[in-house]
Amino acid sequence: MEKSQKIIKQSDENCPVRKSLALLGGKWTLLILFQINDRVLRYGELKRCIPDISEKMLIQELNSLVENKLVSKKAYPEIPPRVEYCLTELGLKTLPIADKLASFGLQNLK
Amino acid sequence: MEKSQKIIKQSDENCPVRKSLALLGGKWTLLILFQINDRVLRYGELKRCIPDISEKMLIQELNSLVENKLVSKKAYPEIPPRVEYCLTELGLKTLPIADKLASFGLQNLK
DNA sequence: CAGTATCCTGTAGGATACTG
DNA sequence: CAGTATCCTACAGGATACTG
Repeated sequence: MEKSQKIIKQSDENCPVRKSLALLGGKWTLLILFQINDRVLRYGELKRCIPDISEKMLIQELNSLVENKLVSKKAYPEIPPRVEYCLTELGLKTLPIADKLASFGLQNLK
Repeated sequence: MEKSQKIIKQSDENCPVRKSLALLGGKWTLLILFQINDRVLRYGELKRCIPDISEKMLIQELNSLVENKLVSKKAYPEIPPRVEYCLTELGLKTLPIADKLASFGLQNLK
């Protein structure tokens, strides 16, 4: 494996780690992406997957994820409403990060 | 590759992603770990590596990283003082996460 | 050099109630 | 069902000055 250090010279605003963290660093962001994973989930299902999140935070995160092209949203013009969320191509690329986070937690944290 | 989904049933407090995020989710945490990497760095060197961080945040993060056994600290009884930081075994295990973050940023973010 | 000590602020995040 | 709309607050994070 190549030395990570070679990737980056200075931790300025252009640092890829900081840019990724700016996009993904929220308390819930990676967890939501990880929960959606390769599935297509309705709002309510997602909420049930992450019981501790407030409605406000969930919808707020989803909106910004959609805005940032990590998640795509499909609303059906039905009553009662149905809205489905899934990861975009870009969103799928974040899964390896969440996976590393998960395996780190599993292996090292009680 | 195995389905990530199998790892976890629910996103409760025991969710490994959330536990990892609780430990590593700060604005600077993973960046500091990534900067130290496999090196042994003095406080001042580290500060120069991450120019934007405030002294308070840097020392605060370092202290909590030491407390959480991710970083080890060696202070030499000299004048002027010399203090060296490097990653512990556990800290080294977080590098793959930072690496994924870095490569995601490099490949996908402008 | 490697930190402390203060003071300050924005905003991430939450609780609750309401709606098309 | 899938959201809005309000109101609220703790604390992450920062600026600045000082010290052993």
